[in-house]
Amino acid sequence: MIFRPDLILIDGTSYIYRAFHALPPLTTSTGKPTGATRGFAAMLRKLIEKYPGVPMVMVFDAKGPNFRNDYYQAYKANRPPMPNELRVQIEDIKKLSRLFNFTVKEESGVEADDVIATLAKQFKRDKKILISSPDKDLTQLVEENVIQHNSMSNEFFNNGYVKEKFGVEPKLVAELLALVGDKADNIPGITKVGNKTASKWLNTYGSLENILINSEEITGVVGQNLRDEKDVLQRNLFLVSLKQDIKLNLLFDDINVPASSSEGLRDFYKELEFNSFIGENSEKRKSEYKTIKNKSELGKLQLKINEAKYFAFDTETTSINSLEAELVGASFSVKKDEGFYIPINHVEQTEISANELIEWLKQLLETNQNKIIGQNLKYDIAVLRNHGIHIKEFFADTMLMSYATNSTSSRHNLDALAEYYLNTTTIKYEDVIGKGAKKYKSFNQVPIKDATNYAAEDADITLQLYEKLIEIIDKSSIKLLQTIDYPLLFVLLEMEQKGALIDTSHLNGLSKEFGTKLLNLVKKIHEASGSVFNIDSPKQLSEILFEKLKIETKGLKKTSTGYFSTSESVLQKLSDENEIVKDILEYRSLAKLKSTYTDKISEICDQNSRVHTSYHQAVTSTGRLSSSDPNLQNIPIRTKEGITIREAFIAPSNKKILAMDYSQIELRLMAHYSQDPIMLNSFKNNEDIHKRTASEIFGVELDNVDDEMRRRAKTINFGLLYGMSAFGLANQLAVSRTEAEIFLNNYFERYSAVKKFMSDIVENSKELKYVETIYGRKIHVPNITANNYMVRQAAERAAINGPLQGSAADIIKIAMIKIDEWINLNAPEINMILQVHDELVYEVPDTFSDDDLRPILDLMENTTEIDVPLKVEYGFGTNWREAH
DNA sequence: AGGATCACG
DNA sequence: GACGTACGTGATCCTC
Repeated sequence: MIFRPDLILIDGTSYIYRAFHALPPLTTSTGKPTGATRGFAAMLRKLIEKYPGVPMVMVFDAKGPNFRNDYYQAYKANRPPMPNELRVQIEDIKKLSRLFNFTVKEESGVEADDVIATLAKQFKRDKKILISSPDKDLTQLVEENVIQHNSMSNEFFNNGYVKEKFGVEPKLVAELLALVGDKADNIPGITKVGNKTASKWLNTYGSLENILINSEEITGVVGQNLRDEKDVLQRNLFLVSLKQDIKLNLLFDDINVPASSSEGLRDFYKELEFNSFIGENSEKRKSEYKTIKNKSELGKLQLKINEAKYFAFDTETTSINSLEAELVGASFSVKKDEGFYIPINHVEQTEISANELIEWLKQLLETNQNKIIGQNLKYDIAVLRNHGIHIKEFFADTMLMSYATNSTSSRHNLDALAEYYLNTTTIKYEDVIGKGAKKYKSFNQVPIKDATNYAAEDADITLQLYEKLIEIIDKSSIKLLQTIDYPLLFVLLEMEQKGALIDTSHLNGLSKEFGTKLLNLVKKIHEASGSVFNIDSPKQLSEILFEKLKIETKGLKKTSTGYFSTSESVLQKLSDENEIVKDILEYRSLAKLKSTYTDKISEICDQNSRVHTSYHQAVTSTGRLSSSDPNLQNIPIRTKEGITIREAFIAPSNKKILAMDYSQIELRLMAHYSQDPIMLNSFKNNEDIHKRTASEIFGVELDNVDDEMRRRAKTINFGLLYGMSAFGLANQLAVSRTEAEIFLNNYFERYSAVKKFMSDIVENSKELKYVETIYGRKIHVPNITANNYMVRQAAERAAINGPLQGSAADIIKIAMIKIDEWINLNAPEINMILQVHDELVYEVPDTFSDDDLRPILDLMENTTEIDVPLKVEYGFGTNWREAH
């Protein structure tokens, strides 16, 4: 059920701060700060788009003290003054709110929250109200017709959600805050009383007043604190309670409905240079895009390119799948705001034949390849290859440049980069190709004039992006691109095009087998539950298990949608006592294997039974690759049914599969980084690292380590790489938290250098806001100094993990490049098939011996030198399962 | 479109 | 004693 508000009340002040922190410190060309203003505008546009036609009031805090400051001097006294860079934007922000046609309120002597409270009270009788603010002071206003939305976390607070989050009804939130206090507002609560204690008391006694009346019954230190400090409560309650009776004289019909476009807004955007917010109708760039129509124009373009130091290039094709794609056109840009489009294969009539143009293109690109700049060139190079044009090097790839600059930013596609770096929008592909019934089936049907505007712009933008990025990128990132990302592109392309050979009949057999088992399980589960329902629906499943069958829910976790979780870890715990849960677990596991793997993979094989994935070089924050369509990096291995799927990855005749994987590479990097003597020694002596850890933390001789000790030590070793806490360890090992704490304490006592490494990396990253891999790839952790505890903790864990996961990714990428070079020179019949983070899979001649393998192993183990040996394990087989 | 779940390193 | 609790991915199905 979606809440459709009749009125939206916005906490403008919190929007301002959010906008300020979310955006980089942008300025206009004259140096006027506009970052917060731009972020603010983007937030309003989004809000209006989501709730069109809804009246909205924007409330700001007025300047000067309010009645709370008069009452309590220290109120919000801990707040740093507004940064200057933000202060100078406030007037613009208010002007913007008015241009958006918001009803703007700003009342001196009170706070924005009080105005919101007053308006909510005034209109809630017959209007549904949405309060847009992350401030927990406002949560006390929630009731049936009043919902609070925290657009930061995208949480909607209704009655039930407040009860769950705070432990009390919204009505009691103010009393709860009085007890707990509010650090952000500099209001101290009762010492050692947090949400849990406060809500427990309120639920027991019903109100703050009753708690005080019965305070003698409350035992322990907290009870004593309550009695000692009870005098602050009246003051706190006054401070956190919202004033609801301000005289505002605002009628509902007088509240404006805001809108995202107006003449005034456009003018203001122009003044602030928010080009991307200005519609396409305006002349945003003085660009000149030309269609190349005849040989004379072709010749002129050729001359320009031959003379240029570099040029941007882009292809237009019939498909986003580079294996099937055929060239429709090509675009070039050699100078900012200029672009040329060559229609090669349009439905529309052209002067020069496609064959002639492709021949021309081949000659031009192959002789000028070291000047090519592209955006995601792996795609364009693949398409060119389909037409016999072979590119073996290039000048720059803007997608990879952007990724090297900041791997943490969410997307590196052309539209996002144009918006972020050039503050401009590009024509969208959907707008050129059309929508719905008017849609063109393929790009070659697009009129050449429209195609030119779109395609030439992409080349122009790519060139401009290069020029912007080369300004801001640092030397080490350039080096990283040249030694790793650029050459790797060709290795990945090779892998994608070759594909992995699949035994489709084996997969079909498995599909059948899993299908039969699934049918039986469904029948069994439906019978046992007494009703027919969709087992795939977590919602229905939760209702059956915990409502109909009344399985005990005490201590079970809920999902954010309010249902009890039916995740594997939860069901696993219940499976001993409930037969049906066992069947559900088996159903889940088989359904996953069938739909994601056995059915899917044979369906998408080419006519030679090969499956082609896409590897992405600019997705992960750590520098790892990712794989999609299909994802070949998560083929099952952990269960006995799952691993049979690997038997379908086979070698062609006269070949066999070779699988090589780095042994414990991340732990070895941990040893290298921390220089922990025990760890270093253990790896140098080629010990079983988990056994060694067990021996150290459980205080037994290496030979006396049993399986259970080793299992626990292994969990600890892996947990460390991710910054796991005692709580997490306890959960994972199913031991008590106290016990887990002892394990961890023992660990850090023995491996004190590891502990130091972890705290050093967190400490050191606070200044630069990034961590680095051994090859200098930066992993940005902007939240390392966040105020929110949880957010900061997550960033700290990512900071610990980054250099380990990221360096491992660098190391295997370099090995891939080196092995590729070696293969091309020495054994071109070898094909690289897969990369799975720490594993490489090849097709090799079936005569290939351990001795033949030596040089390849050597490249993997010795190209990167760290302070412990890198060890590679390998195997041969007729299929991936055998080889692994 | 986003959440829940689960496949991998 | 309070907060919340292991990093990095992608695919599928359900729900709204």
